[in-house]
Amino acid sequence: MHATLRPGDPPLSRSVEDYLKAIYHLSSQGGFASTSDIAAMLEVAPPSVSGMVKRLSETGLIEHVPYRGVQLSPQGRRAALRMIRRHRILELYLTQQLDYDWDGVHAEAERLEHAVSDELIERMAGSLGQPRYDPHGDPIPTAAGEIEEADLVTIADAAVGAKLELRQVGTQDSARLRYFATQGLTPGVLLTVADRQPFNGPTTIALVPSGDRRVLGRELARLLLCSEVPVQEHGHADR
Amino acid sequence: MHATLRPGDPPLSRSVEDYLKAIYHLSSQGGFASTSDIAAMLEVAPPSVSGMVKRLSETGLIEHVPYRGVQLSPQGRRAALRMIRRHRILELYLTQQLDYDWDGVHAEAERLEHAVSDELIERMAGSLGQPRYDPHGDPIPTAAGEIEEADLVTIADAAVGAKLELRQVGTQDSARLRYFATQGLTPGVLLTVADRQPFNGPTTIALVPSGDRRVLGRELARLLLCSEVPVQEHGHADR
DNA sequence: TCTGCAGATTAGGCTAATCTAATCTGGACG
DNA sequence: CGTCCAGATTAGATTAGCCTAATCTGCAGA
Ligand SMILES: [Mn+2]
Ligand SMILES: [Mn+2]
Ligand SMILES: [Mn+2]
Ligand SMILES: [Mn+2]
Repeated sequence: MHATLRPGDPPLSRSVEDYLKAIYHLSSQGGFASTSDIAAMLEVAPPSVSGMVKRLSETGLIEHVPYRGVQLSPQGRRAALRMIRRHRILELYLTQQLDYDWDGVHAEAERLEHAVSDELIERMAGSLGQPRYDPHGDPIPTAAGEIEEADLVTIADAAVGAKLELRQVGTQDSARLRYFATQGLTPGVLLTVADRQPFNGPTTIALVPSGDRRVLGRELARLLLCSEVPVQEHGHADR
Repeated sequence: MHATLRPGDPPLSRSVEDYLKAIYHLSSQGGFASTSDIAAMLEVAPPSVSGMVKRLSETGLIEHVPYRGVQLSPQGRRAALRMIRRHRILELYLTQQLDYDWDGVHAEAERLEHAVSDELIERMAGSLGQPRYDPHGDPIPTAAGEIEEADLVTIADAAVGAKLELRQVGTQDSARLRYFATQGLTPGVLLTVADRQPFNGPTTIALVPSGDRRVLGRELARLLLCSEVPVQEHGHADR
């Protein structure tokens, strides 16, 4: 009964859908997404963004403050979350049911997300058991448009000595994803922060329970998003 | 090593892919596909077809004889068969793995066929066991671009007394497909032609082995494509 | 052979989405 | 307080696809 996208509305184009997703990602932390950031994310020229921004604000999907940036309207946010749900369910389906590696699914989902029906997405979600996270640990929005907001720390920021659970891998870059996989750094892994060198130096972590160590430069450490695990013997994590 | 589509070529647009498929289907029997038949099949206006025909013949995908029609070039035929392979594998995958009914898969495949990668299609084909027929009995072209050409008779044309195997259902119309399903008329079924009334009257068939009878008007009888089964006791059909 | 017309094409126009080149502007900084 | 410039926007062009209205043409029938 909530006022989602009316079925009568003309469907959004592939471009529009990708713009809305980009704006969602860029404005999820701070307030506004800038023209040049959108342009960089979508690999188009800045004037193309200005043109699209005009159309999107005319149709009420975004708010535009000239020379400052854009934000999603409630309607635009719903549309963006719908695309993100599709994208993440597709990624998970490809890895779980069709034996894709986690570094290959993004490109495929990027195209399919625009072509699948809601029906197909819900069937996939059903056959996956209504999953909550995609292969990279990103939360899957519900069909109703809710998304989990976890506050996570990167391994680059976590305190030395902290015990962490790796939750999300914040990149779609194939080479980096493959490297993380070889290092056993995938969502769900437990670890402790053993050391950090000064002046933006590398962080050393120890995997739990194996105790294996990994040394991560700042670039990679910033991509690994973790939740803190209370350090208590024989305790149960509450998730 | 066969001279298929070079990877360097710019990818074909969704429209172009649908035009090539339409031309393939329309010219598969006779020689030329007419402008108005293409327009009807794609639900566009005839001048839109004339415009596309010009572009397609400039890029060498079709041959155009003005005021007569178009035919696929070898390159266009390869592209069309590639799309048909995608379409039919998608249809089968949706029915087999995601519990779609055979009357719902066409619309979904019509969009997805343009968005999937070759990689994904081959993974689906692999998980289906390299299938040869789609849910409607239509042959699936090979990845190399070969397609089975069976010569089939419609139930409207078959001789009274003939023993037949139902092979293909020549429609994508949901209502008709659902009706056929309720009547047990799906590919693989054996039947004999029991009677045909004159003046384009209905054909009565008997299902084998149940003996159940069905009476089919000419419109529906023409949609059911069959191969003849040699009438011999205890014999094995050679397929 | 001539005529008419169904079907094909051309003419002209529109929208979405992109680009490059030119211009504008908000805010940082001297 | 004024300048400057990175970043944003406007101006103008292009391409693919689609449309309607006007025109053309092959061929069937008189
Ligand atoms: Mn996309
Ligand atoms: Mn992901
Ligand atoms: Mn299609
Ligand atoms: Mn089919």
